[in-house]
Amino acid sequence: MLQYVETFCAVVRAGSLNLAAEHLHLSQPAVSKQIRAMEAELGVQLLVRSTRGVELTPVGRQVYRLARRALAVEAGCHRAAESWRDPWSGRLIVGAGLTLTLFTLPPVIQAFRNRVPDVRLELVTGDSRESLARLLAFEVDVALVTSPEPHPEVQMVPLFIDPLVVVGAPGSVLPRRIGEMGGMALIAFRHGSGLRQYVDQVLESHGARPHVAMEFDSIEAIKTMAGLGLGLALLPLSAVREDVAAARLTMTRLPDWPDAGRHVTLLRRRAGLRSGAVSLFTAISREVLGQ
Amino acid sequence: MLQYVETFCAVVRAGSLNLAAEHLHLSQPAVSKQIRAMEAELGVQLLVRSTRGVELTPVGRQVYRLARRALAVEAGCHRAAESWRDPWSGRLIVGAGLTLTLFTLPPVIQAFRNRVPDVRLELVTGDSRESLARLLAFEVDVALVTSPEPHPEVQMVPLFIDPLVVVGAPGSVLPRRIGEMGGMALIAFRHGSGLRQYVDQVLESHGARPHVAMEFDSIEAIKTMAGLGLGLALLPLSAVREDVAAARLTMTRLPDWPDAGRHVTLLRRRAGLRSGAVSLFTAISREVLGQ
DNA sequence: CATGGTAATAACCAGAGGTTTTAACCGGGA
DNA sequence: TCCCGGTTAAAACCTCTGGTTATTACCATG
Repeated sequence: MLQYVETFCAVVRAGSLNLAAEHLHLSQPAVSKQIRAMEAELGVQLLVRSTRGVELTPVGRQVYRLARRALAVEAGCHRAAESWRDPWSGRLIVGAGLTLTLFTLPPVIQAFRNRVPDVRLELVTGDSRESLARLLAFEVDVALVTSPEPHPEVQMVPLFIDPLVVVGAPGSVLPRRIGEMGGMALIAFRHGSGLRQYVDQVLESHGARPHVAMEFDSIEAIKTMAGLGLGLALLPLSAVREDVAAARLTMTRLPDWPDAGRHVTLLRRRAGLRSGAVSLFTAISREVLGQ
Repeated sequence: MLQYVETFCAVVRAGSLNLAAEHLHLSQPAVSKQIRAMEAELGVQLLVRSTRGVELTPVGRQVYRLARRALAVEAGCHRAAESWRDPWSGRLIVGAGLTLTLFTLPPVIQAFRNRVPDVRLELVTGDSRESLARLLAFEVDVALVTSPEPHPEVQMVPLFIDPLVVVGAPGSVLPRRIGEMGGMALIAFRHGSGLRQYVDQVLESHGARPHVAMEFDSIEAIKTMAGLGLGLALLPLSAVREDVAAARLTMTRLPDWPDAGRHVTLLRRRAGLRSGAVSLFTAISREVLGQ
């Protein structure tokens, strides 16, 4: 029963039968019975009950992951049907990285909300890899990513290239070539982010080995520090355009690295698994973000 | 309701409510009511009824794909629980290509059935790409593939390298280098198969452009034709070992192409989504197929 | 135009899954 | 030590979902 699965997931999230019952607008014994019925059906114990709530058993953890998937598929099914009945209403869940969410998505969202006001738009942040996984698991309907890996079930729609630029405090000296960045203080993303990997790789291939003075997770932090003259930063143009216009930062592009940039791409499932609102979102994205 | 989903899938497969009801051991009105309830819940028409059964509407087709996924996840959940309760019983579904199924899997299956006789083993054939998709969709628990693409949710276990050899009829002249194959008649797989792509690519990179005299889908057909002297064939060693030993074919390996071979790899989901019997199967595979 | 197939409707019934009430359990503090 | 606040479990009961059978309506076809 799918209902069991839903209840089970709610219990795991809540950490107690009582709390889950409240969230589900059910009584506590109802939840208790459902969980026991599910355990009986599967023949394994899913939760260890204690006086301070419940905890997952190892099997329970496995089942929980599967259960979440099943629920995601079911929710995706509802969204698809809703969107088919009327593409101009329903829900649409968009996945995107933090940078794209902050600097690329807003105009798209605005245009979408103007043109399709009855579609509830939801956002889920996560890097490219996570977004792809969510797309395949029906947790999101469409994803905006950079550096996408092709996947047979996913269709890629290239939107535009967001060039990487070097920014610093107003009046500071900016490099004219990649080589000149050697030894300069760099304010970078924390190791592991997609953008950081890309930057590292390109700098290395040009022999430049700048000193990474600071690492942050947040673009805002990087921009603030760069604006204070504490170092240079390599950021997507979209993230610094306003600051440069307002003279809070200066920027330059590196002529010997002309193709520096993030290929912003929209991902959606292949036709048979796509909901109607996705087409609208795709069209509006292409329109707003140019080609 | 998950039950609706199951009924719906049965109806789609059967093509009629009556037949589906029979398969499900239900009465026809029960099935009818469930479908109508499902349509009401989703707010869309899933099937067009006619006097000769039912057909999917376009939305229905979408929902059907999603429904199949949900069912696969649910079945995977049952298998996982079954296997956890006792890894030495339950079900295990293996995906593999046709060639691997015929020439590599049999000893593994035999060993597995000897050592773990209470686990019901099921096979699903399909190429590497399909097997990977099935693994992720919980339609299979473990897959044997060649030329795997890495995927974050999948763990790869390399098993062995199945070398590619050139075979011909007994007594026929075999090439000693790749270059010598130019102009020779080749009996190959039909265009599109993974092995054919690999062979084409390597031959091309060596400038050899053999004449593809015949194309088949079946290894048996290729071997038969090669045994009749109608041309040479590039096949995995495992597929021709017995025929060479029985002198139905002769073979040679090409010294200027020493790494020719298919990297046979076992794929399984990451730990959290893996069932217990998979570990047993992995261990036995490594043992039987060597390292 | 009857016939054999289809799906839909009506009336009815069993049981899954909900409720409330009550009990049992356990850890922490007075 | 003994209660108190929190937990889950059990019992008794009720509601309504989802099943049944019997019947009807429809449509292609011989």
